[in-house]
Amino acid sequence: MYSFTEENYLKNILKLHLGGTQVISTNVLAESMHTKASSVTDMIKKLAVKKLLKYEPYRGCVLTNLGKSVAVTTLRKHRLWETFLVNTLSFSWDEVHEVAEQLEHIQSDKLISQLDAFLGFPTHDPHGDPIPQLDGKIATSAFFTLDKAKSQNQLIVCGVLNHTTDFLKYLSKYGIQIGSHLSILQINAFDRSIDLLLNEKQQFNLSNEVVKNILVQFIKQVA
Amino acid sequence: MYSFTEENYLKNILKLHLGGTQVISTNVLAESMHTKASSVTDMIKKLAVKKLLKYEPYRGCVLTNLGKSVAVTTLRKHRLWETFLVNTLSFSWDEVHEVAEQLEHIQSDKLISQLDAFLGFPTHDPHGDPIPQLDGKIATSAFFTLDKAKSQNQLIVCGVLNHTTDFLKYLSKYGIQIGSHLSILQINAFDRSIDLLLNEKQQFNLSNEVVKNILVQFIKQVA
DNA sequence: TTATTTTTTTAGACAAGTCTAAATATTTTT
DNA sequence: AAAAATATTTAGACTTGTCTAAAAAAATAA
Repeated sequence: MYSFTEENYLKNILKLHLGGTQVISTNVLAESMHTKASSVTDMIKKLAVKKLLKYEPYRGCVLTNLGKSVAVTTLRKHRLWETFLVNTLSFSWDEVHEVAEQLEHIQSDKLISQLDAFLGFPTHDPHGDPIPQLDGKIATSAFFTLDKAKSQNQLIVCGVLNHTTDFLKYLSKYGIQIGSHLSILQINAFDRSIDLLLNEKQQFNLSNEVVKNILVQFIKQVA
Repeated sequence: MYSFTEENYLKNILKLHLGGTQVISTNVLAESMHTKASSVTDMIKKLAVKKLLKYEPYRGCVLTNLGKSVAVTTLRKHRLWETFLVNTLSFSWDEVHEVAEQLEHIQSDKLISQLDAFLGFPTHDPHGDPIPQLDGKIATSAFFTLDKAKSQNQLIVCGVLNHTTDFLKYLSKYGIQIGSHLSILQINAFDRSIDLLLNEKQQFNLSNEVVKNILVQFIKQVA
């Protein structure tokens, strides 16, 4: 159907759209694809011919509905595979990305629907990102970043914004993972760092840079 | 490491070796790869430079130990994925081949070792073919083809030699699958077809052409 | 052992995707 | 609004893997 490369371009454009950018510039896309601007120009011309995106020279590109649906499917596959790797094959959440980057391109509708069923129709992947559903809908999470929290808040870790191995390893070192409980002890105005209590046990300080990349929600009072 | 295409060439050469051919000719390999002889010549030259096989112009090629180990690893991955698809994701044995052809190229040692463990370290795939072990050893099965059977034999189906969807569907239609019990009622000399009883219930006749492609072993008397 | 057929290789071309370097647009600064 | 800086595109080249058509080698037949 579509090549690995085409799917990767579309997926990256979708991510930039989801990040709030309407029109994607060549340079931004080149950065996101770890390639050169000239390569991007070549490729988006081809994708435009295939009606996967709209492209105006020197202006940038926007996914069409067709392109969006391909990209969303790829994202769905990526996140289902990440869930499989962590839940079924005992990978840690910082090991799954590269492998899922490969698995997301396997072509088989049955494979994905059976995998979805096997995993129990999960709604979020191990990083807390929503898994697009078959109809293309992507849940907008009720999560917010930890830097928005207030003193005394009781929170639960739901995901991260920075998916680099370095960052995930850093969190692992402190024992922070999906489902960890955080109590905000104090917010330090001078550097916006946060003092907190992890799982009612360990107490430590996280820098604003770290805190901006941790997604949380309020602990639900399951009465 | 090695490209999809390189892995596919190596895997096909290995299969031909396992089929009993010492030196693989260009035309035979082209047939097996569904490509043209000129493409094969190009590729085996490249593989020879990489020390994956030995090649003598006009004479054919033979895998080196290095090439063999790459090929065996690919075959191991293929058969583990087929096992996963059938055992875990409820695919039928005639649906798995194409998908496994894709999955076998995913690069991740951890993925394969975890998958192997998750599946319980299987020794044979759903078609009855042995799964190469980590050390590269491939069990030589004690199975034989049904056309070697004698009248009165009590047999159990262990695999097939013909892996085409058509053939597997044909067997499914009769209800023949891995583990089916067969009692040989009569061998018809004139066309070498066999009358048999399936699972002590259904009685029917299979042509020699079909019978030659079914692997069986004697029913073990688990006292 | 020469002639014919078959197999294999070479030569040259093509498609996908990438790159560097140069040219052209666009945006920002002055 | 012109000059400078930045962003984008074009031109031409390279790699991987494929193909067709023609040439060369090997096997087979006469």
